[in-house]
Amino acid sequence: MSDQRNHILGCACDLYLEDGLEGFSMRKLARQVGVTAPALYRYYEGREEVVLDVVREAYREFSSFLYQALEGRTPEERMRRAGEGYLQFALQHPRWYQMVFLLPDQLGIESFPEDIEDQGAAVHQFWVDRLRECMDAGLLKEDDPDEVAMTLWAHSHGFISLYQNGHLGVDEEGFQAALAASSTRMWCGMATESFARQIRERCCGETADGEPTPAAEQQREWEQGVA
Amino acid sequence: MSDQRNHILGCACDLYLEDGLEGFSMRKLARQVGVTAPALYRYYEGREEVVLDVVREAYREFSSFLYQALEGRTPEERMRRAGEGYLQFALQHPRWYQMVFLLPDQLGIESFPEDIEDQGAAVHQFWVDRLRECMDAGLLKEDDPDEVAMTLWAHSHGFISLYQNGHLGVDEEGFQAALAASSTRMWCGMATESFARQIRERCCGETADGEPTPAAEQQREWEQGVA
DNA sequence: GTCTATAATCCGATAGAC
DNA sequence: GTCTATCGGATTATAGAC
Repeated sequence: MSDQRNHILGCACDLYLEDGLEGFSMRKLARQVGVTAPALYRYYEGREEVVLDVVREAYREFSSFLYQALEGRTPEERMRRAGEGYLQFALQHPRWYQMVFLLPDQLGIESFPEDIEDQGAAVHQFWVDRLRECMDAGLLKEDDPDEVAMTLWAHSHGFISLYQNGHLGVDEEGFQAALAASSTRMWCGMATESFARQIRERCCGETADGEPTPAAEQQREWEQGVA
Repeated sequence: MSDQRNHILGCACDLYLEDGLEGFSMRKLARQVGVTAPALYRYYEGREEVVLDVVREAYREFSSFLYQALEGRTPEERMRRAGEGYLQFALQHPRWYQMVFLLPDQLGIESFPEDIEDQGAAVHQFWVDRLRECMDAGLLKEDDPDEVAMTLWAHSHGFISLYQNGHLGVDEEGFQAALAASSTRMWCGMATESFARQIRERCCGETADGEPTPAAEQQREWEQGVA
């Protein structure tokens, strides 16, 4: 029955999320399912087919985190929620985040089945849509959405993967703060002048105790300089 | 003799650069050296010791690419050459680039020996030095060098690792162009106003055939808007 | 459908002959 | 110093009994 196959897939996801891809063996999977290894071959042709089903689950989860952003009512709101969804997916499911960045050869296969390739293309299209509509709405400077997407993606992915691999030497709170500060700088560079002003007013305002932050002071000097 | 140990290390580097870390076994290494596996244990206590020597070679190469930047005669020139060195190291030695980002547990060990930790710390210090002197020279806005280093690092590493994993869908030329454009945007956000103007003049000039680039036109409009 | 048993490969590492 | 032979373990996958 497909019921047992579903149970196996669930265990396979648990196993991957626990031990990663190197520790993912049919024997361990069988132990987790509660049967012996050969029994798995009734439902799956081999290890490769199981892994590909796990990849599909990773994409499904990834997409659900991103596409909830479409509930936002303005281009700005959709973009904000998309970025937030991306970050939350990476933080809440680090192993699945790593999985959607795997290439076929890292799974020991020649190429992905077409349906998985399609999921990747859809995510890319989603981001291009977000950027395109922000440009049309006058929030971002007119530019090639593909190139801007690359910049945003590299910045976010770099931050996240350095953090996840322990190279930043900060805790999650420090990481979120650093990423937010860095993202603001980056958005200001790509935003139209009017939207950049909004961003700065929003982010570089005053601290809780009423003192202007050093960054905000500096920003003000800079704005006075160019005005 | 240490001569044979050196020969083994050379073969070990070749093997790692060819097959990566998963394909790195003592048996394969022995085949490459031209002896049988047990002979290796005359020179190395085990696989772990060999791998750590390969890591040391990776850091040695990495450092040599970075530290040549110290030959530059101004803070700006040293920074430019450091960035160029980082990029060239990543492009010319992708596997060694990956290796200097490995964590102990990805090598199956508890922690790195002290001398390797020291090499990592030295590289970080090198970058903080570059940023500190650019701020002192009035090229970059005064800021926490550690945080700015994080931003630069994340952006570059993100670009490079996405490119190396084939996720950008561009060739090396397109990659270098996209990275340069993206870096310029980022530098403008962190530079002092006078230096940012220099950067823009340098990068958003005219194309070879005398036509202003669309980006340059846009830049000009933007500058007129804020002036 | 599931089991036991097993084939065929890989691995790191060691003992002991030469 | 290098070899042969081997131990003890992992893995994917299959054959055949129940």
